[in-house]
Amino acid sequence: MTAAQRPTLEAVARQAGVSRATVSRVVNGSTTVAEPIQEAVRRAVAELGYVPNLAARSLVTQRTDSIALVLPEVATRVFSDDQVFPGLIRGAAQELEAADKQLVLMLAGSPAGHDRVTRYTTGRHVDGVLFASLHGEDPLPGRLARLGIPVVCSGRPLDAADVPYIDVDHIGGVAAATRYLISNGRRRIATIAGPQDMVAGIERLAGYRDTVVAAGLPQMIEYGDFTRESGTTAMRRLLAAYPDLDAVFAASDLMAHAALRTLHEAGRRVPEDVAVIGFDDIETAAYTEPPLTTVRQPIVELGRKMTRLLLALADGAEVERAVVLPTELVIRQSA
Amino acid sequence: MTAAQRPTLEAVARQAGVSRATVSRVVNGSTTVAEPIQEAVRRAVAELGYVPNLAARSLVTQRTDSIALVLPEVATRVFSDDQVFPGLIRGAAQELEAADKQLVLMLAGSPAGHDRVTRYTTGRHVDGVLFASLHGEDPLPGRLARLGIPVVCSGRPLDAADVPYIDVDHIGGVAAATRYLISNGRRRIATIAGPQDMVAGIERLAGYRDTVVAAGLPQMIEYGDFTRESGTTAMRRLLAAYPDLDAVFAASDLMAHAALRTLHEAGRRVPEDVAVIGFDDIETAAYTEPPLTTVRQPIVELGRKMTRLLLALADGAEVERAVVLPTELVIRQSA
DNA sequence: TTGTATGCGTTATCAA
DNA sequence: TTGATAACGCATACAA
Repeated sequence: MTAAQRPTLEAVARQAGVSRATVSRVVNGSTTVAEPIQEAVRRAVAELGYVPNLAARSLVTQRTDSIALVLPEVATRVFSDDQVFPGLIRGAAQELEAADKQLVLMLAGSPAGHDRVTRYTTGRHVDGVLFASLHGEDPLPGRLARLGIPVVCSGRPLDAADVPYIDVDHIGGVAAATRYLISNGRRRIATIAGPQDMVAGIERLAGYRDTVVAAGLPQMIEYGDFTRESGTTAMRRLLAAYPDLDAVFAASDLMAHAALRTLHEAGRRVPEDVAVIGFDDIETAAYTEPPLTTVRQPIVELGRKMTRLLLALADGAEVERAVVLPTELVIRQSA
Repeated sequence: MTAAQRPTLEAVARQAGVSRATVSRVVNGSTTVAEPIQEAVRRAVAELGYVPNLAARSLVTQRTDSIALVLPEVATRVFSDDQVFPGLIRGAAQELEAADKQLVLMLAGSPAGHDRVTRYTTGRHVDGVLFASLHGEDPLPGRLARLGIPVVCSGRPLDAADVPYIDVDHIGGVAAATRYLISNGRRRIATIAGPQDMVAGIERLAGYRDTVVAAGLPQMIEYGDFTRESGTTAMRRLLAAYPDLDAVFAASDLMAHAALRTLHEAGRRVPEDVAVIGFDDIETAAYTEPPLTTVRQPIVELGRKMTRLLLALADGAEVERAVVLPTELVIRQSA
């Protein structure tokens, strides 16, 4: 069962009795072709089941009509049940569908994966690259940008590369959440911080710190990596170190969810004994026990905006170098 | 800021003082090149920062080293907080990374999207296509297969196309769950079924039906579409129609989660008054209140297996036409 | 308005 | 072992 020989422009041209150039024009919607000829070409295309070979096309047009979304995380992490990556993908997919372009998903958790991404993107197999969730000072975005490849990051690149980025207002959102806790009379507010090699982790911690310090309250910090397991561990440590804490801000909803459960197991009532606030507003947040008060970040909108920016960049337009999207405190019952 | 002219084989050849053919050989790891020449070529490649143009390569090799994963769902549905698609993507990504191939993600919820997928895949821009979560009798997999394009589906294609597929043992898993409920003394067992235009929905309902009928118990059925909202609605209807039900099998964990909450709001205790079992075993299942008893399906493994099958197919190997992966009842506290 | 001719950057065939 | 040279399938400048 070998693949039937795919018809080429040449074949269609013969069948329609015209030149390849004319067929090409019709296929690409040129208006300078006489109607009867267009008709004949279209019939030939249909009869032969002709479909343009995209590799050949992109070889001459220098465009591929596809863009890469690079997630520098091992596959296992990316799709645990964190809604952040899926949300980003969803936003990007929506925008790209509208632009009739393809999404190439690249996971780059390992050094080998990192190499693959480098080869693929510099190999001009995509018209642009979206980066999400960068760890540490990844040099790749800057490198690609210098090669003239359109690049947009989610979150300010930590290596200060001159790459356009979009982020959400972590600090403002966390500060609002913390102030809300304070205004409700909480005085011993702990935090489960995120990883400190990511902007999101760093800034959410800063938002907490700034606010408790300004209020003259103590800092009580444990670190996690945004996952539920890390949230459980951190909450236990917090409870051991500060038995009298009366509120917890967790830097992700997943960690907040774990904290809820851990507090429950420790016999603390939420929100009576301990108030809990998360960050993200994933769908599950409305279904936790009790429903989670959290800082909503417009993650799908972030994905869409990144993509629009990238497409504009690929079109040669001038774009903003930094866009910050607002966050919003969503009050439910855990605080 | 225009893109620096990318160096081509030609440029490298000039720099190294050899022919294009030789450079090509070195780049592709041919062993028939003298060591000193290899060395010279490699140096030139490094100096110029040469990276092969993938479009040109795939034009001649007829391979693209990328495969498509087609999700015939609107973007909004695919990444709600269902862990099924992410799990599939994760499994596929793992296998493809090992094979050094790229994953092109294609959402095809709209007719226009469906067209895009058709054009893209028949345009030979991918070496093979993975289909997931097919609705109704989608003709695309069969069509591609007839065009000689390697195709693998998750779930038996409803149009009976002769396409290799992998599925999990829905019926066996649901039957085990239902029997478990019966063995625990439940006699009025309802179900929140999935959409009946999908194999997963159809077979999970069959598993329930067969078992309750065999046990001489009544059928109590409401339909959802695997989402939480639909689960809430269905559970309310069930409660209204059968106030004395003592167990619910929901065809997805998301619907089960919604059922848990709806039952709680209705004043029913789980599992004392009503036992609840879900299907999927998403991560959240362990964190519901009470933790959810559910039928685990090896979703990541499914993604991996599909991909391996596809790669084998693309290699021209003979492969199994149907593979069924086992499911497993995970007992927690909701039943 | 249509056709001819050329080039896009590789790999593969065939001589040398 | 290496080098010419011919595809690969398409878009486009230019000529007609």
